[in-house]
Amino acid sequence: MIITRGARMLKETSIHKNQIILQTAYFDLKQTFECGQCFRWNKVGQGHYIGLVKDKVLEMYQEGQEISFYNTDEKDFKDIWVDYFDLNRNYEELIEEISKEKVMKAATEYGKGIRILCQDEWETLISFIISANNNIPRIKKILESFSKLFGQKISYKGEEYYAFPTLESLQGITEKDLEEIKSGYRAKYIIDAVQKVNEGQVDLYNLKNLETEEARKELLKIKGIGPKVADCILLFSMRKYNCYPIDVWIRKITEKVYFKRESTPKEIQKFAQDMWKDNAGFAQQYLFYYARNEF
DNA sequence: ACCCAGGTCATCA
DNA sequence: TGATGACCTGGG
Repeated sequence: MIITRGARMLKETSIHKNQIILQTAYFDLKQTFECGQCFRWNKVGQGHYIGLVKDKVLEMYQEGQEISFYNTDEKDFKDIWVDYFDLNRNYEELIEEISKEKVMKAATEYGKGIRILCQDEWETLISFIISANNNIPRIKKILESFSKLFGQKISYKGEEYYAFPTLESLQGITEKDLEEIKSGYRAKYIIDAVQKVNEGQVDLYNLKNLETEEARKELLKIKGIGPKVADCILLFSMRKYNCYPIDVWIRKITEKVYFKRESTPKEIQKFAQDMWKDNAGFAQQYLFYYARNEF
């Protein structure tokens, strides 16, 4: 059965009673889940992950080029997972296109199994507000307790999981309500985001239809969202692949490799646009993963 | 005790 | 516009 258009990407997809198997190159669970774009996937074993997406618990297992989906069905695969995992994109072609020189060649070779997920806008917005000046274990911890506090409970294999809190469920919350998640000074940013999105000052779910610059300007209205966080939201939840989020790592490696001198975020952004055009976001992810693990 | 973590905000020139 | 500190919290 052919579920997706990317025939070269998805060599074969087979449906079983409670397992969907995907035969594919250019998809590595470890690389995809541990490259810093998402925070609610947890490793439970070698090549084995459990994650929360929307109101679902998805369990995945990879052995070589074979990836199995558990606790889901064909309908959700077509309606949700193809989109979420960007399965219709030909990553072989993409990598070929952006690997214009030695370093990007090395980076794409190193992280060729990375896929940029298409995550929920609201969850991504809050996640990256929390990510600012923070470390990954603590970001995950905060998001976990935030979900436990306000999210819907889901049971799976005798364990309890919590979906990410919906906007509606957060209406009217105060800084005090957030004390127990220990998000520190970011609590007031979360409150501001809840208010501005709920009141429609920021039309979050329409931003993907705007030009990148327009959408970024809207996101910057929310306290706690600066250029870097805005670009992460645009890239990881709205398919704005021309974004090149600039954090300390990307700044360092871009300067070292391409500038060979100090530079400014503005210069780096222009460079990335000229170099990789609408694929700048992919280039950023490969570089980031490469830089963090190899430098 | 001190430093750092995928930045952002407030303040001041 | 552009530069400079402060900043919750928890782990090393």
